[in-house]
Amino acid sequence: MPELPEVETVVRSLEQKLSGLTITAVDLFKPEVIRFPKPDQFIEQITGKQFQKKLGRRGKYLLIHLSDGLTLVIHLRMTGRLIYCEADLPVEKHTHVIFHLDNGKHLRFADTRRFGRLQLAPTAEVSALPGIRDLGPEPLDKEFTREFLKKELRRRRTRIKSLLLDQCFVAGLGNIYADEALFRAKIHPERLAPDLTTREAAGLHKAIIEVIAGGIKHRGTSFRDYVDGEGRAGSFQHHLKVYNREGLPCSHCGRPIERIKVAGRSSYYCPSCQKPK
DNA sequence: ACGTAATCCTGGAGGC
DNA sequence: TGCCTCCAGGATTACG
Repeated sequence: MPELPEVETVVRSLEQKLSGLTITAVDLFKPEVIRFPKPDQFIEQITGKQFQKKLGRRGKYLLIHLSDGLTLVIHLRMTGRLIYCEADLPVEKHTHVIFHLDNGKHLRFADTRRFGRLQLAPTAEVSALPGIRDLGPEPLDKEFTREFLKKELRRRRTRIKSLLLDQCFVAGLGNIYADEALFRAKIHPERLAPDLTTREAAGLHKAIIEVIAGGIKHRGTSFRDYVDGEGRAGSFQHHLKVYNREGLPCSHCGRPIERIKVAGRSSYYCPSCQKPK
């Protein structure tokens, strides 16, 4: 599932490939994946546009900056893939959009579960878009401080796992990195946010930064569908301590990892290292 | 204002 | 082997 490290890896893998290329045509097989504007308008507006030198990212949103002050905003959700490839590569199942490029290659959007969305917006208005407007700080930015985290924990009466998944709290964490951060901080997912001690908050702050940085360093977690912009898998799945490891021994104490539901989401944790308190 | 639950969608897993 | 049911999961919406 593309979370911050996966989206960042896609950005980095596509940036140098797309820079300076122009979109010559668009095949739109599934119009419903376009969030805005209407499909025919989308095609009309994006055709002929040139990719800028830099791509961007905000939380889990991929920002593809184009000429004439336009930005293509993409959210991959669960199974979305954005692949730069040769035009003669067989079109994989669930390919919903193909951008034809002026070097003869393709940029393809494929998404098995069709949750992902593409949206075209003026670059200047991207930060005000619904979904982006209310995002919390980037976990690797300096504004995501220990003090900020502690203050938010006190303000929000909810379970810590739910809070970590709330993009308005901090942007980019999903189920995998949230569970991994909680394990590294030795905090049970059902603990109430305001109940965390200052020491625990500091540990969680450090753990969030470490797992996100680790995910980026290993080019993302290829648990099932995820690959980068060139179709390559990441390797952070080899460094996961709890996620998808139900019944397997904890790397720290050897006790079996357990799975519970928190706010409707699977949560993997070590019952020994992460006490409910 | 806040929090939780249903919703979308398909492939894979598990039951029998 | 095959059919059926269930489930994963991010963000939006709908509801309490």
